[in-house]
Amino acid sequence: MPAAIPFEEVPAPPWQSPRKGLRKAPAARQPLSAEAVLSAALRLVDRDGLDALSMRRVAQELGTGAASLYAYFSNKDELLEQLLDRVIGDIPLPSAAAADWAAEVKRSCYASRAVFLAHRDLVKVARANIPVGPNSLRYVEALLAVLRGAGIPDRIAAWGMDQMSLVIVADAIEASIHASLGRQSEADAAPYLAQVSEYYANLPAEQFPNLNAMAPAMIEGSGDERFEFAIGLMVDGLARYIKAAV
Amino acid sequence: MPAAIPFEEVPAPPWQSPRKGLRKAPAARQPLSAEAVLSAALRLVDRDGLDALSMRRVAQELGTGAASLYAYFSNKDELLEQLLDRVIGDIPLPSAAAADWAAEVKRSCYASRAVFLAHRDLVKVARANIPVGPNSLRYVEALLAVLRGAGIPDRIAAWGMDQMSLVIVADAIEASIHASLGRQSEADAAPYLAQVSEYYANLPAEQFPNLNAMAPAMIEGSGDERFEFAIGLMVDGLARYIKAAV
DNA sequence: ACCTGAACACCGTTCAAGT
DNA sequence: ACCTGAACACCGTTCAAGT
Repeated sequence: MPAAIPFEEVPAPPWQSPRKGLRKAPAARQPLSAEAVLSAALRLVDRDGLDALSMRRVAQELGTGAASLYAYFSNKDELLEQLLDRVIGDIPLPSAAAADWAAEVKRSCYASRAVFLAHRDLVKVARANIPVGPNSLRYVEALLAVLRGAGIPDRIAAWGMDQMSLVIVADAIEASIHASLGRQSEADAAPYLAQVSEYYANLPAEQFPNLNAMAPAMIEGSGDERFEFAIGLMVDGLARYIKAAV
Repeated sequence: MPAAIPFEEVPAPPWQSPRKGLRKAPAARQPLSAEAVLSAALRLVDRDGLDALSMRRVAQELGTGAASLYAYFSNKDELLEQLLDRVIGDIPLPSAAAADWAAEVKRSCYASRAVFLAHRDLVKVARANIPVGPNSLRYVEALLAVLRGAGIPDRIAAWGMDQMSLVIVADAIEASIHASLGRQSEADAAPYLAQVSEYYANLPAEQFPNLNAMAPAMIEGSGDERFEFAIGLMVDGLARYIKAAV
């Protein structure tokens, strides 16, 4: 597992407002630091979910007041953004040296999803698609290396990567919602899905003939299978753009 | 434009908690009703965005207190869910009679995105992928008719529809975020995108050779072009699953 | 220079008390 | 039976006052 890169090693994007507080870690005798705040925040998310993550509770976890956090993060959104980037640092980087680039990309997508799902619904904070955190940048760089190495044109590689991250995030969000409703395992989800299927089967026949007929198909497949299907559509689609081979 | 179906015309899904308050519209002399609450809420979202939508403000818009809304919606989430379904009622239904099913599906995806984008960031409330509102169900039914009519196997049609709605929603969310940052038009976004591209171009060369090289490609294409690319990947991918023609 | 208690301006939801 | 004022238990963020 690669070590996370601290935010200081990469230049700050110029379109973001600069933090108003400290930029460096404070003196050693201080218990507070950006690192400590992020760790406390992640502990909270892992234990109680994203909704439980308030500035006040993070501060409480650190034995201080909410106002103290504003020395390290200009607001809650910035804290969340850095927290997500820290988690993204746990995703193993795909290798451009892999024999089968498509398999490597798919593997990497599965790994990304797994890392997100290890932290409850934290993935919900991933919104705008432009990566800026150091770990996100490093991951993007590695994935682009694979796609370009495979001969995919730059523009298609850029668009395809956007789409893949969008699909990974959207799927992980959905899975995290199901998990938060107590349907982590396939077995837990089964009674709920059976209810959904029956609901579709019993909709008025004149209005909903296709939903009636597809009631069983609508709940077929585990979350993993559906995700693999989606990623397969994307990656196989990208493969068709590869320039004429030498 | 099809008229929206009221929630009463479709049976309530059994896995949802029943509303605790009224089920029917109150006496005519009452200014309050579920319909009136939804209209006020939509007005608020259209004017000030989803973050401005609080129970208190909706109530204020109607000249009453927040507590009064709980007679019609058991909580804020339910209000939002019904509000989204109401907007989904504005999406024209795709036709299974269309000569080119793939073109019809793509057109329908573009139309969905356009309807979502007409209501600021309301689309953010679309989370779990299982449609339950009457208008959502009607749309799903129509889209399934097109996919099944094209000869796509049931399981693939179900998974593909899930994916398409996920891509539409995720893309619309991203576009709405950009719009809320004052980058509605391509012209408004240009200076921001130029900054992003320059940022990528100036990342340390040893660590980020691919991002350096792809700096121009990373911001190529309008939001519309990127969306059409993504939908194209999906729909063309689904086409490959069509059973052997007769 | 760094930290923080208290305050400001909000939330969603409940419930006793009204009509 | 329906509606609502007031309260409860929270929010993110600011800022004057401390050390």
